[in-house]
Amino acid sequence: MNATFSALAEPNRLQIVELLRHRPLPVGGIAERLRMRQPQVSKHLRVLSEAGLVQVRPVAQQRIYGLRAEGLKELDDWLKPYRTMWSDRFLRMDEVLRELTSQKKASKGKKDGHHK
Amino acid sequence: MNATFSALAEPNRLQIVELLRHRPLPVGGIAERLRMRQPQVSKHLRVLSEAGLVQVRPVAQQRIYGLRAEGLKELDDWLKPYRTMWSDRFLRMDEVLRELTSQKKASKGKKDGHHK
DNA sequence: ACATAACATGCCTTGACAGGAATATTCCTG
DNA sequence: CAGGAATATTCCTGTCAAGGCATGTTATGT
Repeated sequence: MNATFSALAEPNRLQIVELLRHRPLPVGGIAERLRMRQPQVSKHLRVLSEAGLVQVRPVAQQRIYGLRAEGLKELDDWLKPYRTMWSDRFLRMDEVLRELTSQKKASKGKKDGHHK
Repeated sequence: MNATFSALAEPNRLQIVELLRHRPLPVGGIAERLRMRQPQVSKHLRVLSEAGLVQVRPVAQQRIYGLRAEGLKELDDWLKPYRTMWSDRFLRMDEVLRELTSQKKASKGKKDGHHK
């Protein structure tokens, strides 16, 4: 999961992913449209590939890179637990505030005395 | 958007987010549970905050950090366009294969001649 | 087999960033 | 106001990763 975020953290890599969203492309095609040099593109694709975000398919001497559904689905799955945050009520921050009053089993046993 | 990925790319930062998913916590609480030193936690929280992933709420001399729905929703929105990939058919990689045959306006006009 | 196209790799240099330790800041309490 | 708790900030150092450039690799066509 961490590899996924690391991979997408690089601006150029993120661009590549967004570019491949439309259609798969050969390395040269990517370099051309993103104004990058071929070697760097290859390197980035390597990282994206190891993160499971893209997949290759050799055609003659070119390699067609395309997005890999599985990889992006993982990201989507990771987000699931959080999704309730904006669909659900909210983060009940207050509930915790009182737990804080005691913080570290009551400093000196003064103020209010609560249990648990 | 890039800031979001960069922020989550750091292992400890990702852990912090996952920890705050359960409940908001003060800096010390985070440091304690993740076995990290307070200064580093503060730094990470700073990054997460600038990425809009967490929000603070001062309580006495402690700062309660909690997730920020807006931030995570952005990530969710970013994913939307890709979501069709695994729910929809697939990435029609083949469709492109033939576009490749011509690649660069037909090298020498040989092989098969297709339109569009 | 040779020339060439399309990529992948390796090496080097430079810049960004995370951890460590010390210090500054803020806020509460007596 | 002094003392201390909870955080934030600063400075320093080591590491890792990205770009540039040259070169290796594989596949194609003649």
